[in-house]
Amino acid sequence: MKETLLCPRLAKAMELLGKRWTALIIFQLIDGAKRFNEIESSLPISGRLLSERLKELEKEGLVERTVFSEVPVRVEYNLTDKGYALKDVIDGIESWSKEWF
Amino acid sequence: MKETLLCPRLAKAMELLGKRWTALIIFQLIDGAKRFNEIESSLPISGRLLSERLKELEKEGLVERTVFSEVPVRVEYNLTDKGYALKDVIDGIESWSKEWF
DNA sequence: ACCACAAGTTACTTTATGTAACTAACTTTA
DNA sequence: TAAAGTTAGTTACATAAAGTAACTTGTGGT
Repeated sequence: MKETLLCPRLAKAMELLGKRWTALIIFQLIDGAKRFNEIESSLPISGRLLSERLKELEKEGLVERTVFSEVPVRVEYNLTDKGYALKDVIDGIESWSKEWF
Repeated sequence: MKETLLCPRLAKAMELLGKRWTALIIFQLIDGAKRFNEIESSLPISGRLLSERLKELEKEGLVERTVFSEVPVRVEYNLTDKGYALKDVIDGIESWSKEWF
């Protein structure tokens, strides 16, 4: 991979958001916490990828994972402040899509 | 692929923007037209992918391609109104990245 | 013991991306 | 006139990421 003059923070943000499903997962969590299966049902994503993406988002601090030791187990995902700070960006994409497609 | 209740326009926008390099290419064109090699030099992307992405963006009407029959040939890419309308989104990602990374 | 359930994980196939060498068309240089 | 240089790509091949479907784990109910 070539080197670049690109701002490393922007490059990192783009690497995250420019990954398939990432922004849509955040979009699904904007209105509040959701369970694994709820996100899976609301997007055409497979469990494999959803699991992978949620781990990445958790690692980057955009998403928080909470386990409820019920039976069967319940796991909720919700946005951290860092994740929620993307609301305007996601909203912007949404309104752009409505205006131009 | 599963079906979904997701708004088709948003899904389409995300499919475009959630593709590697797409948003960064648009970012490079925000300040005005650039040539193929200029974009290639300003991003760690290969000619193969850049060519592919520019074709997609042209097909979706975000980017316009202009050929100048000089020697050697010069080709410029610039944003259409539809492409430029993403400026706020890109700016939003940029400021989010500066604040949170 | 057997089934149900959520939340994953695994194994395998297909598609996307990365890398480097190559091409077309024309000009300048030797 | 042949060789070399220029931009804007394209091609062929290797590797990484994504899609699909079946399987696992932990627990409680019948």
